[in-house]
Amino acid sequence: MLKIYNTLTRKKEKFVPLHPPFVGMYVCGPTVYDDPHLGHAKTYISFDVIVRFLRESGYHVRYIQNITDVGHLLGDEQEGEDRILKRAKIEKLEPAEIAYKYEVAYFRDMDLLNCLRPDISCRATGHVPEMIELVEKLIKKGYGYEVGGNVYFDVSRFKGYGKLSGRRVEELVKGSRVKVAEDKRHPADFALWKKADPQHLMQWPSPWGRGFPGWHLECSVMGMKYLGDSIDIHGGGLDNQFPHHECEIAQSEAATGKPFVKYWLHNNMLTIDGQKMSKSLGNHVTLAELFQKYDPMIVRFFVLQGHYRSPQDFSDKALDAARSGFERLKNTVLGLRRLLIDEIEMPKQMKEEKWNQHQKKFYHFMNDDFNTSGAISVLFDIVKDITSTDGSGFVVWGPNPKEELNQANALFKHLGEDILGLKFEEEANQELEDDLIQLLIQQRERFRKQKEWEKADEIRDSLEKIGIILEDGKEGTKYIKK
RNA sequence: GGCGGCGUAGCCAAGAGGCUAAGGCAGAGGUCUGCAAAACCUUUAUUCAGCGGUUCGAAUCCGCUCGCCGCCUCCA
Repeated sequence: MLKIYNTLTRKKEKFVPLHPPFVGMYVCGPTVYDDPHLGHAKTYISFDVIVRFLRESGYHVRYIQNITDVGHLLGDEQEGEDRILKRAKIEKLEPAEIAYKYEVAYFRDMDLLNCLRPDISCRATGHVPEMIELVEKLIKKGYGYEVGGNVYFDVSRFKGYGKLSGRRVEELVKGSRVKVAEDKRHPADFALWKKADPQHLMQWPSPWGRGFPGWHLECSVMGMKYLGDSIDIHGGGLDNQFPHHECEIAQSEAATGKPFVKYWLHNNMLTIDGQKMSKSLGNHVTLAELFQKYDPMIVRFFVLQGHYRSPQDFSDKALDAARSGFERLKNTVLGLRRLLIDEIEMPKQMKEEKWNQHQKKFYHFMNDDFNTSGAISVLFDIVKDITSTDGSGFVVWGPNPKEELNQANALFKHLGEDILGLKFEEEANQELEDDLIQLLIQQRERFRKQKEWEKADEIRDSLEKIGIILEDGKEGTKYIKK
């Protein structure tokens, strides 16, 4: 039985979808105005594993992610500037070019991290008519009011405002550090529609004149359009809990009178030296940068070693540790697969109770609010089972070693690859490369037999320089790729 | 100022009332080896920031103290 921590109730709850076996899941996507960074990796890897696990558990998941290509302001809301517009000016491109450029970069990096594409990736600019409809509906119902081309949501009319983030409207006002737009009725009211200056690069006609949609509108509109008025799961970064998600709830529930989201999931932030990574602090690491040094699977493994609701601290040391750990895991799986000629097939029934236990334990961890850290420990339990020796260098097997290897392989495939989304594959062109390396190994073997160590070592050192590490063992020489 | 969270070995990180406090990395010793690397074996927290309290029993619940962080402005 799957349990999920729901931010709305601050409790772990049994997961019961609105319309089983279907699950609607909406995750706040990126604002596409800059290169994707490590923080994106943590968030979208976490939700990717959640989607994968729900699917492996038998649910039919529709996974929606938005692309924010308009509407988020920078700084003070009156003089503030849209981030995409700002970037467009810097790069001297159309806003749409900026958005598309960074959307491409986003999916490029997410693909490398082996995050499944959402079933629908929807752009805010493609849903402006629906947003206007929602604003009109809110005005009609008395939740929205127009002042000179701006439309605001009247927070005082919606009594549930603050239920997600635990805030109260009175306190919001007191603690506010931001200058408040003067035309609002209440300082906590938020914009549904903003009037645009004539020279504003992104604007649309509306019943209130030319303008652009408010910050939070897109997620309400697209979530409800593709998943219905009530959504099973809505996820996003913790930094979106307030005000973004709070406002989404207010808008949506005011409009429909129905609960907007059943389970709110928030993943915690990635920190660098204990501080949140953010562009304004200048400590952000882009994924493209990081991938030069670390394979994307190492980054994925690193993220999965933590829990999605815990903050995770990044450092080279931590990533190096993740690399060593992941490589041991990967090399074990690859070594195992070299031994097996058979196609990987999930055995219908686990013959050995031992292998069955691993799977149970893995599911137990994952069912407990997606404890990927625990789940990974099970992968290492399996590694131990197939590599442990009795002390004299021999692996301890049951009566049918081949069957056991098959079982282990099936588990690595199902648990490691299908659910956690780790890839243990070697790159293409493997065969030719393998043949060539084998040739060199044979060559070196001859030198070794003749005890011409210098020549033998020369081959080994040269190979090491191009990332091929040789290891001499009882059954001949093996190699691994760094 | 308001709201929320965190503090577990050298590092990363699970665990949320009761079997010996997961797992990874690093370290130490050993096996193997021409040397090396890898792999394997053994080992590494009488204790969970500190102090009190509740309880038969607390990393886990409550209170206080200290330290750190997030949100309250766009952010994953």
